[in-house]
Amino acid sequence: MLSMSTLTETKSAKRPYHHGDLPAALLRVCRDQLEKGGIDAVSLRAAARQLGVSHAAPIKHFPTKTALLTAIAAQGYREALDVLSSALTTGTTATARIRALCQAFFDFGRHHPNLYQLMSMADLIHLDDPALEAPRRACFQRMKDSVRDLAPLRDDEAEERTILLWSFLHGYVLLSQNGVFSTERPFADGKPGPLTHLLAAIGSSP
Amino acid sequence: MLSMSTLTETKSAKRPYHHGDLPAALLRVCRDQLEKGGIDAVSLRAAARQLGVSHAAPIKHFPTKTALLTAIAAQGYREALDVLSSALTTGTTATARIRALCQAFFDFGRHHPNLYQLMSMADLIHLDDPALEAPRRACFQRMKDSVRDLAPLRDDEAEERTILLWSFLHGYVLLSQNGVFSTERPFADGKPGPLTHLLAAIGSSP
DNA sequence: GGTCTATGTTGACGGCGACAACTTAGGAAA
DNA sequence: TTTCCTAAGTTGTCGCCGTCAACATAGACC
Repeated sequence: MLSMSTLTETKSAKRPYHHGDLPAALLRVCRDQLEKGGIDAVSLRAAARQLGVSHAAPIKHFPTKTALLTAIAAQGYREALDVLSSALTTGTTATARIRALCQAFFDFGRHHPNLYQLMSMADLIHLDDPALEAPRRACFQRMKDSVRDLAPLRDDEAEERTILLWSFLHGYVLLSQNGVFSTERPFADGKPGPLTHLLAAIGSSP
Repeated sequence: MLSMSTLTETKSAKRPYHHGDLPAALLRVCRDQLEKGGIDAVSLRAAARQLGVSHAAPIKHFPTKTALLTAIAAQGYREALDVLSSALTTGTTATARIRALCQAFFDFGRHHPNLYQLMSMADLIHLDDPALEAPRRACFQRMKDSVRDLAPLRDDEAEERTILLWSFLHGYVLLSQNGVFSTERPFADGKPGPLTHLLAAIGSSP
């Protein structure tokens, strides 16, 4: 109590001035708005209200709403990279590993549908922001490594097959979010399904 | 001149009351806003202004903005169906036909990026609107027919491979819109590329 | 101790979607 | 032909929103 709220750390050690890491708090609250209510539930004013801060305070840290959304999307890509990376440590065979990666990708999209949509929405975020591009490229690289792990390929061949895989996963996640079809664990090892056919093509000898 | 504007037909014979097919005019103008400036360039008030109509007039025909966007998306699906259908009439072999279909799909997305995005945006439109679902299902059916044309398959097998193809195309269109990669005619017949691998898998014997 | 600047506040502007109350005019019913 | 109903359009308002400018404050740094 006693309003000595300077003691209530918000998980980050950086507490520069008055409020105590308002940028991080904004990211947290607005991501919550996004995940709970979709993209148009994100409101800078509402977030400021919820944090007990004036309506114009957010502008001091994010020059525009797009900048904040971009930061949230970048966060999403970083988390996706973590998820993909740890999925690769589980399997014993190359096939098992790439299946685990695909399943992890799918699960990420399933658990964060609105975040996932934001991450691929060119109009609402700055897709060329380095903070966003770097982890996205890294995700692609993880996927490419998995593909090369599956079959020995020239670099351009691997690139092409990775594009094939990435495109399929991206489309599959979005379409299943839209209720066109859906399964809990569509890519589980040994399970027949679209991915089985796809991996047969991707893993075939060049 | 002479403000006898009742004579200027707006391509539809139906001209019910005062303005002359305001619903069709709204669809036209708002689709223009969408294609030219992205989703958040769509404004009912701006459209009303442009049509010389009061700001609340649109509500009489579309109860909400979402309803108008849904109507535009439905229009998009109908056009996509036309495009896919006529692509299927060109080729002589099953492979050539499905390649033409894929290229047509890609071109549609390339020429109408913002419309394409809207068509798959669950938050902004009513995805379960029958006017939208029907042509979308029909598109899926065209694709499924092409798949069965390629190889004799049980229905569930064909369904699964069509999902694979549709997912890939959807993801490929969106990712290339976001500049992750891009080619003019990535699926041209005989051209190597992601689709070649995919079709090998889709066309393989069950 | 004095100043500088990042952080936060207040107030305002214009734009938006939605709603309610009112007006107009076309078409149907008498 | 006249009456009336109702679809179509208008005016005005409400409460949001993002953004900006002008002002206040309080760490940080010399």
